[in-house]
Formats: sequence, C-alpha cells, structure tokens
Amino acid sequence: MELSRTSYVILGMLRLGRSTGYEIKSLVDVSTRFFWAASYGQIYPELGRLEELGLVRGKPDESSGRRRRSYELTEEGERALDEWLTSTEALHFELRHEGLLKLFFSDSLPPEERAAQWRRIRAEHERMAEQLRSIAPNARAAASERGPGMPLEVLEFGIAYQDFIVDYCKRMEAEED
Amino acid sequence: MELSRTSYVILGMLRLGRSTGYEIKSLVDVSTRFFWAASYGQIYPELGRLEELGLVRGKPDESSGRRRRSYELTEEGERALDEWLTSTEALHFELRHEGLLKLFFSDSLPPEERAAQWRRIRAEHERMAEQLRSIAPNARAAASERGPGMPLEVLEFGIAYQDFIVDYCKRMEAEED
DNA sequence: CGCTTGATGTATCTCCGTGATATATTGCCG
DNA sequence: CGGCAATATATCACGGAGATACATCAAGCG
Repeated sequence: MELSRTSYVILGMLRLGRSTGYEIKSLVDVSTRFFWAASYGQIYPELGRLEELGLVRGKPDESSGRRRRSYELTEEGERALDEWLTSTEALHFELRHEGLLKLFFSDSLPPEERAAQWRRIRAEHERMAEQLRSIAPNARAAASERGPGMPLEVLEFGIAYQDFIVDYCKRMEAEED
Repeated sequence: MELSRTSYVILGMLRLGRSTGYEIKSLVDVSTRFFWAASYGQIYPELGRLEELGLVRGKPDESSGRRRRSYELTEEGERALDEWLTSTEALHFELRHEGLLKLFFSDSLPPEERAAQWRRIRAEHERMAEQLRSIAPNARAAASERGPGMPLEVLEFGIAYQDFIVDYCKRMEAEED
C-alpha cells in the first residue's frame, strides 16, 4: 500500500498544524504549490484513505457553524512521514513547460518568431520570480518568529531558479538574430 | 473545443514525420519527455479524438505484419499547430520536485539530514544532466545533417538547467553545517 | 530447422487527479 | 437587517498515468 507524494504533503501539512482539507489546500497554495501542487479532488478523498489506513484520525468538528471534518496525525502517521523524509528512494522529478515545447517544434518558424518565444517565456518566469519575492518577507518573518518554520531555504531556491531561467532567456533573445 | 498541450505534441510529432502512436511515443521519450511527457494512455485516445476533429487522417496500415493504424496531418491540423506555435496565450508551467518537497517538511530534522537531502537531490540532477549530454552528440549530428531538425537550443537549455541545479545543491551542501 | 525466450510493436483498462462547479455559511456595507 | 461578496467545505465529470495484455519478430539452441 504505497502512499502517493501528495499523501505526504497532507501528512506534512497536518504536522504543521493544519487540520481541515480547506486549511491544507490554502497553505499548499502559497507554499508547496510551486514544486508540488494539490487539488481538492486529491486532498479530500486522500484524507479519507489515510484515515482508513490509520495514519490520520478524523472527527466531525462543530466548533464553527459549518459542518466539517478535522484531522490530526496518529503515531503511525508521524512515523510514516518521518520514514519518507529520510528515505533514500529515487526522487520523483517532473517538468511541464509549454514554452520549451513550442520552441522544440519551432524549427519551421522564422528566427524572429523564436526570439519572440524566448521573450514570452522570460515574461512568465519574471512574473513567477516576482510572486516568490512577494512571499519572501512573510516567510522571513515567520521564520524568525517561530524558528525555521516555513523553510526559507526552499523559497530562496525557487527565486534563484526563476532568476536563472530569466537570465538564460535574455541571453537567447540576444543571440536569436 | 480546446486542445490539450499533449494534442499539440502529437500534431508536432506527426509533422516531424512520425506516423503511429508507437513512433510518437518513442520520439517523445527521447526528446520532449524532459519538459513534456506523454503516455500511451494519452496518445492513442487523443489520436482518435484528433481524427474526429479532422486535424489528422488515419488509415489501417498493413505494410508491416502487425495490425496498426498510421496517421498524418490534415491541412486543418497544420493550421492548428501553427496557430498554437505563434499564439501569445499564457504558457503552462508546472514543476513536481519531490526533493524540494522533502526539504520543505524537513525543519523538524537535524541539519545533517538536510545536507544529506541536498546531496540526494544533486545526485538525481547529475544523472539527468548526464543523460542529456549523452543525447547531445546525436542531436548535433541530426542538426547538421538536415538543418535545425531536432532543436538543439532546447537541449542545450536542458543541460544548463540541470547544471544550475547541481551547482546550487553544492553550495547548499557546503552551507548546511 | 522447430522451440523457447526475450525484445519490439500496438493498444487498452483501471484508477487517480484536475479543474469546474455546487452548496452552505459568514462578514460587510449601507 | 437585507443583500452580496468572500469564505469554507466538498463532490463530480472527464482526461491522463502507469500497468498490463496481447501479438509479432528475432535470436539462440539442441
């Protein structure tokens, strides 16, 4: 009964103190989303499966006016999470990059079209770099407040990563004529 | 009736002279796979849909002993492909990186564990860089033989991309103690 | 040569995930 | 305090990933 990577996202978010599907999704959307996205359609059914497996414990929660279900990690869930964190299995890596895909098929097109494509790619990554930088102050505050907390390291990697692509695009734009 | 990105992969591969689902998948697996993977479970049904839409024309092909179906682009398929290649819609981008995910949740872990994680990530990307470099001679030969052909530009981006991550990991390993 | 075995080629099937949507509750503004 | 936007919770329809099935071909072996 292998767990999916997204299952571990859920376990991890529970450890970080989130307790409902909604809260998990909200945090994912401003953090892991950039290197591991997750949708409601995964999170809710997966919380159910994890409960059946005994990795999380859920109970109906009436503390708010809304009907909802709150979860927490079980001992076994904690253990499963730690095992995954320290395991040395091959790491899943996957990239979906429409811009590169278009370039791949752009041989038939004139060079100015290819330069334009590099420019469009750059624009997207500039946008993402921007977005990450806007998260940074928040993350830094959280980090100094309650210890490492929301791993800055990963955020900083993200920024360097986007910047690298932006620079590469600039070089290609210059070259492409 | 929006086409998926993978539909365009198929159209593009047909333009490059591939004609069966198997041939398309084979080329994908040594080229676009690194920034846009595709599975049989996508390719075969999608060829069917594209035929219904009139973007490809398929016929039973008895030239080999095997029962199979060959496809080619229609005029309309050519047009759809070109339109996509030059359109300025926002580009889809998505990353799935298990190593970063683990780091994100590794706050609770001792620093030497985090350094180990950066090392594991580096190992994966070194492997991928290697793999791309092994494709390069082939691609260069193809390029000089029949013009641009198999876009070198994209391959070279891939190598630089992997190298960037490898270098970044090295820096983090050094820092992590 | 006939047989076995593994590689290649072609395709489908099951189950999971994505993105959209449904529905309920709360907060806010006049 | 009525109406509407924002928030919160969840499900559904459809497409896609990975595994598997099945057929053909090639290669070695007695």
